[in-house]
Amino acid sequence: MVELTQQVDTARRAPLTRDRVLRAAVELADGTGIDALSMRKLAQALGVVPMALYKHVANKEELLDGMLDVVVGEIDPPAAGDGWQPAVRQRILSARRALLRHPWASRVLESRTAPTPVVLAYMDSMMGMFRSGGFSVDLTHHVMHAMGSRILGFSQELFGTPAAGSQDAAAGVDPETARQMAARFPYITEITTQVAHDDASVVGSGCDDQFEFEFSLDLLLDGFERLRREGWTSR
Amino acid sequence: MVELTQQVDTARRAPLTRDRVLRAAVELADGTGIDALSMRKLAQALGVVPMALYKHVANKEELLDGMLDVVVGEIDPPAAGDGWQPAVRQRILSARRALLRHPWASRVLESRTAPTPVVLAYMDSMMGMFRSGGFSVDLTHHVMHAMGSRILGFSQELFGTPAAGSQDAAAGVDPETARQMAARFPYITEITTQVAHDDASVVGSGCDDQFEFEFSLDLLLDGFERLRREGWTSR
DNA sequence: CCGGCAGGTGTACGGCGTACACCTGCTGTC
DNA sequence: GACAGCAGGTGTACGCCGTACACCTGCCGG
Repeated sequence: MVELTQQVDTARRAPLTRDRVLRAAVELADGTGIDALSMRKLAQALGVVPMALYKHVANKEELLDGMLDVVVGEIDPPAAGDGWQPAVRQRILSARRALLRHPWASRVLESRTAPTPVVLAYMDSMMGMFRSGGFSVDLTHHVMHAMGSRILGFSQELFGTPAAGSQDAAAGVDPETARQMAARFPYITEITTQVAHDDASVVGSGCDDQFEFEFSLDLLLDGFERLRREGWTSR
Repeated sequence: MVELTQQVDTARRAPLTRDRVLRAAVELADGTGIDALSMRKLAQALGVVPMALYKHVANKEELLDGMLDVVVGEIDPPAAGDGWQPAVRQRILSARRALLRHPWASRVLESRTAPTPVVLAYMDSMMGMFRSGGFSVDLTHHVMHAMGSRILGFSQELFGTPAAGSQDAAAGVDPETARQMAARFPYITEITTQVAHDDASVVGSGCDDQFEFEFSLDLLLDGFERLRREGWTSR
């Protein structure tokens, strides 16, 4: 009875919880981009006055931290069996999938100054994969540094997507500009023309991001394995 | 005479130029951090009303782009002689020095969506170093992707400096918290304690950033060289 | 029954980027 | 020399932001 009353009273709107706030924030950021995510807009989406949010998150920073925790929570746990290398590879690609589902997450991640416990736990389990794969404490340490943001599935390339609305690199520029470009940046031109030729089928920017990611991931992992076999140490 | 008059009239304040604006912005960001850099504060530092800036930069985005150009302009040109590997290494470490002089630059760089011509020129000359070092167009392309932000001298590690004012990782936490940490994050604990033991001399966070950077840089460069010798191709 | 408190509200403040109208003093033209 | 034009600095104002603080309300344990 009491429960019923409560349900009816608050039925005009489901009660706010930290979890509901975070999920709504993730959804909003997914849909409209992280720049459009303000406390006010989020509150509006939840049918609530802005200040109500502050009963569930201390401030916007903590909101962002919580959103990242949601994303990191979507990453698969380590796979059993296999060697360390396929297991690490697989998990990082899972992280990448999560990050691709929430394109704002990498930028937010970069802006954070301290990791949350959830992120720490992820890093810790990642280190565990190396350790139990036969890596020394020393090597594991440096290997984690070398992975950098790749450990979380994004590659921190400079200037990722050229922002919606801009022209196709190849198609959009007039011939004169193209000629000037070619003169000033011969090597860039060389590469872009070859790439454009190679994948006439693909519509996008011309670079296969997934390929690039796996290319450098494997380059690193192979390098790690080599060092491990050699018993590398920083002395 | 005319010149003299001009000097006197405007002597109350040196005339604003795009260059003066950019340099002042860099200086301000160096001194007070990028977050404290607003159009209003910058104008104040220049003894000018905020809107005056807009006669020299279109908007804040363009201001930031210009500031980055200043930083990238500080990077040494490619060294002649040597093989490709020492030359690339040397140049990237020069970029790193520039970025370290302006700690805000990497964060701003990450936030940019399109490169400026100055940055493009830098990238282009970097590609040139690989090409003339015997790399195929194909391999150069992927190698540039693999370098990611390292090409500009920063490593995009997650959670860099733990923000001024926070405690030393080792010294600041009470024993109880430390015990809980150790239980929840065994591998992190394992590494941090070993690091803390190794460099009892160093006061900082415990990680030698320069070492980590060069470690992964060389790992990548060695990998590149191996692929080049093997005549690697993406097919 | 009632005191407290968790959770939602309303108002307000200071800061931000920047649009727009304005003013002012130098410059090139006749 | 007169004057039009214009580059560059000013002032005001708008709409957004995060969030401090006081308030209200309705449920819950004693």
